Amino acid sequence: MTREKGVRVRFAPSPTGYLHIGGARTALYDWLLARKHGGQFILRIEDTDRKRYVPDALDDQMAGLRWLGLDWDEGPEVGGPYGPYIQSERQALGIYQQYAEQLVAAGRAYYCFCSPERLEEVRQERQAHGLAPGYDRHCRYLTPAEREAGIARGFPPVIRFAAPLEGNTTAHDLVRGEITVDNRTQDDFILLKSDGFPVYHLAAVVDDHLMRITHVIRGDEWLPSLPRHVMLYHAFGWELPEFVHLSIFLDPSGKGKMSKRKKLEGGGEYMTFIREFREEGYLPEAIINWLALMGWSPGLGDREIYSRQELIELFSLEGIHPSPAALNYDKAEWLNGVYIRHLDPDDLAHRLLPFIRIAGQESGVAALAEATFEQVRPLVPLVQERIKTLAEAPEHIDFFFIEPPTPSLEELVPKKMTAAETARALGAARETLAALPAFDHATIEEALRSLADRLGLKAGQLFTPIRVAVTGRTVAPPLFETLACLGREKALARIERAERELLDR
RNA sequence: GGCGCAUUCGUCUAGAGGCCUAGGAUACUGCCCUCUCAAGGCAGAGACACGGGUUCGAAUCCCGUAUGCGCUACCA
Repeated sequence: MTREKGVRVRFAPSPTGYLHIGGARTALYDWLLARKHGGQFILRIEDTDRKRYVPDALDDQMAGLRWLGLDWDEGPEVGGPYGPYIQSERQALGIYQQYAEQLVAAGRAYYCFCSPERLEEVRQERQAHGLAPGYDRHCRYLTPAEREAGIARGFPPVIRFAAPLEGNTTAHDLVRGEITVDNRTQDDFILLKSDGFPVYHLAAVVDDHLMRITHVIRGDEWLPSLPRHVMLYHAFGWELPEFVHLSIFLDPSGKGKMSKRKKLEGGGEYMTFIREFREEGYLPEAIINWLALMGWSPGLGDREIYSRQELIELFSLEGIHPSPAALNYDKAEWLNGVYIRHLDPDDLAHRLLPFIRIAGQESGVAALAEATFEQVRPLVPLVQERIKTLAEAPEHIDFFFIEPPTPSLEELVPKKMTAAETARALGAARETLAALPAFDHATIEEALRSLADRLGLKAGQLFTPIRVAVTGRTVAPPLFETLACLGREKALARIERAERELLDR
C-alpha cells in the first residue's frame, strides 16, 4: 500500500516560533522515511499568517534541523526543482490565487463578501440554536447582480470552498485507518483570505500536489481537517498522497498538552525547544535516538540504543503509535549520558570547550572563559563517565582552573579522626608526593596506598582529606588522576594550605 | 455543546486470540564493586482504565462508560 519508490516527504513548519520538540520529531520521521527509501526530504515554510510571523523563527528552525543532522534535499537555502519553498514567495507568484480561481470557475468555490461582524453574528446564532458554529453559506447563493454589488463595494472578498452538501467523504490515515465523515457536517471553509494569502488547507494541498509529495506526515491536530483536504483533492481531481497523523506530546506529568515552555508541579520548567536541549548540553545524536523512540518503535522490544544508520534501516510507518506520549526527560538524560560515554575523548573535549568557556563567562572566571583544547583534553577522562550533559562538566573540573575556596574543618576531617591527626596525615602525604620521582597516576597511587598502610589508616581516611584539600569539595573525580592532572606544584600548595587551616583552628 | 482521536508499570514501550506467572528501558529502592561521586553488576517493587459481550480461550476482536487530548478562526 505504501508507494515506496520515489518517496517525497516534507516538513512544513510555520515561522511562528522556535523549532519545537514535537516539530523536530515530525521532521525526524519525515527524514528517516526519505533516507530509508532514497527519496527526498523537503523543507517548506508555511508563512501565510503575517500576523503571527516571528522574524528569527525561520533561522532557528533551520539551525535546529541542521544541528540534529536532518538535512533537506529541497527547500530554503538549497533550492530545488519545485521552488520557491516559502509560501509567501509562492503567494507573490499568484500560485494560490490561480488555484482558488480555478475552483471558482469550476463551481467548487465562491466569493464571500460577509464581514467579520456578520460571521460572528451567524456563529452566535447558530450556537444559540444548538447548531455547529460555522458559516451559513450566505454568499454561496448570491445572484450575479449581488456579486457585482459586493465587488463594487470595494470590500475585498474571500474565496470559500463549496463543500459537497450530501454524501460522505472517506479519508485514510496509515496508522489510524479509515475515517468517514458526513459531508453535511462540513463547513464552507475559506480557501483564500481577503489579503490574498491562502489558508493552510489550500496552501498545503496545492503545494503538496505541486511538489509531488507522496507522504504527508504531520501533527495530530490536522486529523479533523483531513476530510477537507480530501475534498479539495477531489475537487481538483488530484491523486491523494498517503497521510500519517502523529499524536502530540504531553507534558512530563502525562496530564496536559505540552506546548510552550511550561511549569512543572515541582516548580521547575521543562524544555520544549530544540535550542534549549542544545544549550543544556545534549548531544544531537542522543536527541535523535530519544525522539525516534518517542512515538515509534522498531518492534524489537529489548533495545534502546540505535545509531542514526540503524534508525534509517529499521524505520517504518507501521511502527508509529497512535497514542500520545508524555515526554520522558529522565530517559533523555540517561541516553545523553550513554552517548557521552561512547564519544571519542578528543571529540568530547571539542564539544565540552564551548560549555566550559560559557561557564567561565557567566561566573566571571577568566581562566575558564579562556580555556583551551590542550587544557581540557587531559581532563576528559575525569568527567566522561560522570556527566549526563555537556553543561555539567564545568562544575566537575573548575578547580583545575581556579583556586578552590578553603575547605571547612568538617569537610576536611574524616570520621573517627581528629584535626591534628588529619594534619599529620596530610603532611606525610605532602612529603611523599614531593619526593616522588614522577607525578603520574600509577606512581601516585602506589605511593599513597603504601603511605596509608604505614600510617595505619584506611584508604579513605587518607584520601578524603587529600581530595578535599586539593579540590575543595568532598565529591570529586578519582584522586590519583586528579592529582596527576593538577600537577605537583599546585597539589602540594593546596595540601599545605589545608594543613595550616587544620592547625590554626 | 458538537465532531474526532487515544487509553499496557510513574514515564517510554514489547505485545497482531493460547508462547503472558504480561517482557525490556528509564526513574525509584536495596546489595555488590569502590578513595568520594559516577559508571558497572545483581536483586526488588511497579501496569493491561472500567463494564458488558464474542470465543473452549482476550491485554489482543466488538459495544458502552469514564478519563485525557484535539478540532470547531480571514491561525497553523
